[in-house]
Amino acid sequence: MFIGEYEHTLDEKKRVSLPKQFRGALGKKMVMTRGLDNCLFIYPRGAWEKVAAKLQSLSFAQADTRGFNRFILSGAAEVEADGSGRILIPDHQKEFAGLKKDVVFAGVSDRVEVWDAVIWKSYKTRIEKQADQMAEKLGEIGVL
Amino acid sequence: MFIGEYEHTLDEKKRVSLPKQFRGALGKKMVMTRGLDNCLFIYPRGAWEKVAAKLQSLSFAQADTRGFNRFILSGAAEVEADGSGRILIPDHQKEFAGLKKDVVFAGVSDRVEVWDAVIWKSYKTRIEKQADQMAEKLGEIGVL
DNA sequence: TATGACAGTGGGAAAAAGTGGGAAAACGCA
DNA sequence: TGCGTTTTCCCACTTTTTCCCACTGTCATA
Repeated sequence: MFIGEYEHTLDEKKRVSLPKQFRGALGKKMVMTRGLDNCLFIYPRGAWEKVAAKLQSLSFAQADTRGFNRFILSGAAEVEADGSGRILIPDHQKEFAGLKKDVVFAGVSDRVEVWDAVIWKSYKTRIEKQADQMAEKLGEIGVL
Repeated sequence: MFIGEYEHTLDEKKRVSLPKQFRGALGKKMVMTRGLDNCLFIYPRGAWEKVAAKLQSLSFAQADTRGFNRFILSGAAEVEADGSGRILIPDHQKEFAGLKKDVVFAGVSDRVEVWDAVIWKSYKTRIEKQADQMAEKLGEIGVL
């Protein structure tokens, strides 16, 4: 279970440190893929394999499935932490997520999300404004 | 399982390097054929045999099936990597996929797709615009 | 407050990958 | 057979990647 928010810097070699708190659960090899809302998802190996198995069961005969598979699979990359606990962000993912220098790692249950710090801040303020509406919804479904 | 996106250049001798991350899984000999959506598919030998078997099991009676078989099988070629991990792209495939100088290799589950870089970019932006549909699909297969 | 440990970051050097080009071999055609 | 073209193999240069080390700031402890 990943929780918490950490900020790190992406250097000119496209390296970024993983938050120390996530390293153990992520393991040495992990899979990073395109997420929604302009962020990246990092899955530990085991969790990714479950996703991959589901994708493989989809047929490639239909155009929308092909597009979907391409979006998820070609947008993914297996990454490995180096000796200092850093990973390399591939160019296409860096571009997709609009990553500049400062990067935010956010733990979201079974995955870690990677955001550009600026985008993250604006997203967060937008979400916080909707918090009261959220609260109502949560009440409706019995969470609060 | 092939994942990720890599860009390489096609030289005037029609040679192009395979991404090093794919070399192991592709092996030395592989099969390259016309794919769908204006790209080429590369299968490792073993995986190709499965695809070919599936095609053969389709009915001969229907004209559209016959056409599909011809499309896939007649466009296929066995290719072999040279000493530096490069393959040769036959003329008819180069023309079919509209390959110019910059070429994109995309890992999509059991195959590697080969795209012209320009076509790939426009295809990708088109797919990305359907992000909300993507989200629904992700929900369906239990990723989110 | 001083000290040690460690996470995070930056940078240098070695290694490897990617690319271009030349020479030899093979091929096609007259 | 002889000539010109294409293909194949090999080498070399350039760029990128990888590995390692060092510096800095923070935190905990003495």
